[in-house]
Amino acid sequence: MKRTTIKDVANRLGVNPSTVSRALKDHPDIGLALREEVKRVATEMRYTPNRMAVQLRQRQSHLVGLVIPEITMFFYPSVIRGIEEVLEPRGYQLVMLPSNESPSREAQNLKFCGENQLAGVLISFTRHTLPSDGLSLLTNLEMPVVVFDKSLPDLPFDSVILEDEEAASRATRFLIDTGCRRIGGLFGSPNLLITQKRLQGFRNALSSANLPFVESMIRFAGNADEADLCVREMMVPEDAPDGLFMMSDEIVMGAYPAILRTGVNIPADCSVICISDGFVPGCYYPRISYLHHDGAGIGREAAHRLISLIDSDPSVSIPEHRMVNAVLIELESTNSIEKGE
Amino acid sequence: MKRTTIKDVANRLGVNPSTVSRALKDHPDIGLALREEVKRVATEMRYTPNRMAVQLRQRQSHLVGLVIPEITMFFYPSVIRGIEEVLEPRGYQLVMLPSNESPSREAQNLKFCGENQLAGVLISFTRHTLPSDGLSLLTNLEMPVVVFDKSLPDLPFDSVILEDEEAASRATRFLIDTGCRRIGGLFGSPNLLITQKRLQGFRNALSSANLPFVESMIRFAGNADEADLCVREMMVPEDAPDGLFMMSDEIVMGAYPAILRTGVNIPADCSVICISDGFVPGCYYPRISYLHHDGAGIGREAAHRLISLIDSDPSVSIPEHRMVNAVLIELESTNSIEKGE
DNA sequence: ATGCGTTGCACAATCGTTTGCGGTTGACAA
DNA sequence: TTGTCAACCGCAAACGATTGTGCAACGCAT
Repeated sequence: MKRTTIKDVANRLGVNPSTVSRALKDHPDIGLALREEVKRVATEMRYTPNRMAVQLRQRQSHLVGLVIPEITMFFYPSVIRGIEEVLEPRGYQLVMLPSNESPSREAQNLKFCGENQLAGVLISFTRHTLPSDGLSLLTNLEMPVVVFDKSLPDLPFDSVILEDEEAASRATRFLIDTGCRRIGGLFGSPNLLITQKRLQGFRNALSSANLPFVESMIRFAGNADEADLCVREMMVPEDAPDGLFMMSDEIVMGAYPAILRTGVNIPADCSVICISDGFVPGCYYPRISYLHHDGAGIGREAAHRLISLIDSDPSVSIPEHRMVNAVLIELESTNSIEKGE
Repeated sequence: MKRTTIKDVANRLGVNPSTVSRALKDHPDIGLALREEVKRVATEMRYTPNRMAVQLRQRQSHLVGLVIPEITMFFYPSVIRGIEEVLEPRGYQLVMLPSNESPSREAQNLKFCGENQLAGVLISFTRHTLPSDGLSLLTNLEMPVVVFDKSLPDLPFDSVILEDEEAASRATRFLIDTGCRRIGGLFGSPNLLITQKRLQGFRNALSSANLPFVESMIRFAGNADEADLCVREMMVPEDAPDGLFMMSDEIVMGAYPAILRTGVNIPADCSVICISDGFVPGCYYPRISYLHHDGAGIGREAAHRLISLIDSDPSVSIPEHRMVNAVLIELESTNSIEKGE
């Protein structure tokens, strides 16, 4: 029950394998009549080229590595959809390489990509990866790579990220504009660059509005459970915020029910806003306005960029840093204009 | 900047490539001294075998295809984690092959697996795949395959699924036991086998308790938005249910906020329960008791089975159908014992 | 010294394609 | 008739590894 190879087809037709190979790719050297005949027989014999052989010969695998810190239900599924959308029609396949938030595993994954000459790599770093380590990893890689979302500072590689600072700033300003004056912030892992940038945006918005930045009004939560805790700490009778910025879906899913549980009324007592991929905010009542963090869009962008890197001369390309902008989606119900008037 | 091949190493040592190959895998034919020397030089020269060449030679790719209907935020991320957990240590890599709920794309994906002789395939079918089509697809595949979660009836292939009927039945019984008498059900796509089985379990529980099955008390929703609609239809003043079974996380995220929006009080007016992977139920307030649909567990099981299929003689294995059982996780707050007493 | 069995390595074929080059036809112009 | 040039196709060498077989050298018993 062996697969039919190009030789089988050649033998059947009494021609040379090379002829079959050329005929199938419409090489002009092969006569038109024979070309058609070859194709006919090939499909009849259900011939399909052996990918491993092809890859060995052309030194290219048409596989793209996706190195992500962890395969969570947030963000990455959308990213993958976006990536697939552009990769699939071009014949590339995606290989999952989750790092489980471990830098060593991440290094392993990258090594895998290098050793197996994948066509390229899409990477989002773990929260524990040191900038210097990330730099050297990618430098040693010597293959097309684009970093997305969880990037590191000053990386001389192509990247696609959200305009984090701006998004956070806009979100915070939105709270301010709807009358909030004591604004709290719930952030993710503090070592993440995106956390730092979103925090910066948050602070900027406050200071632009001449509101004080109060250290005790912000909290960092590594996951939903921690967000729950943070909320319980924040929502103390006297000092509770009248507006809350949450930097991600995961934070929301931990914090939102916690807010409700403390008896705080949304939006009467406290307005909320978040940065989100878009699904989660609609799954709460009242619904949550958000700055759209378009996962699929980022995935598409990153994949596009990677493809063009693969197709181009690696030596001449200079790194491009793309910022995807976030648009405000107002769901109205978690914010009340009247507050504070 | 070429990679160092086995020949380079061989030349450097003045030996034959075959010797290097054997030395590196501790073949007894090679003298101990030389063996060590080869290894030393190999690592020194940063030699790493070319995977494509190896694969071509051994006719095995160490790649496993993951064919899923769609990469959603529900369930599949956990499944992938489970799969990775067992695949990665064994040197297999996962290739993503989302079908986007399209049977033709699914067929393409499966064809891809066949043509590129992946080591094996893990598949969950789209909601539109006809049982006969699925059967013929897998039959033509001629390679190790295990079906998980979204299976089809009477498939002569290995499968790992949740004990859907039993889980739904237990969930419903739980509602009954806590005093509910007018129990509604929110289900997913009706063409899915798992939907049918969960519906069956739901009905069984009702009839065991001598409660009538009312057609108008159940609804099918393809996604969260539809679930939202269904709830609005169901929660009419007079005929509203006093207990609601929801068959999945996605349904919950659409339905739960909808219930709240209708003003219905949980659990005072209506108890709820669902089948879930575990994260979502904790992200609502009040929290939702659920039957645990262990995605990671199913992923691990499926991967294990696939590995053993790959390692075993394909002709002698007889299909095994594994049922993962669901355990009840009581979160207490969405159900009140006192109701109806 | 002869025969035999190990040990330790080299040779060459092989996996299935692709591709540079060379060679055979035939037409057609000189 | 000879030379030229296309048009077509075959030959064989790659790509980088693995593996069955062959064979020299050596030890040891006879």
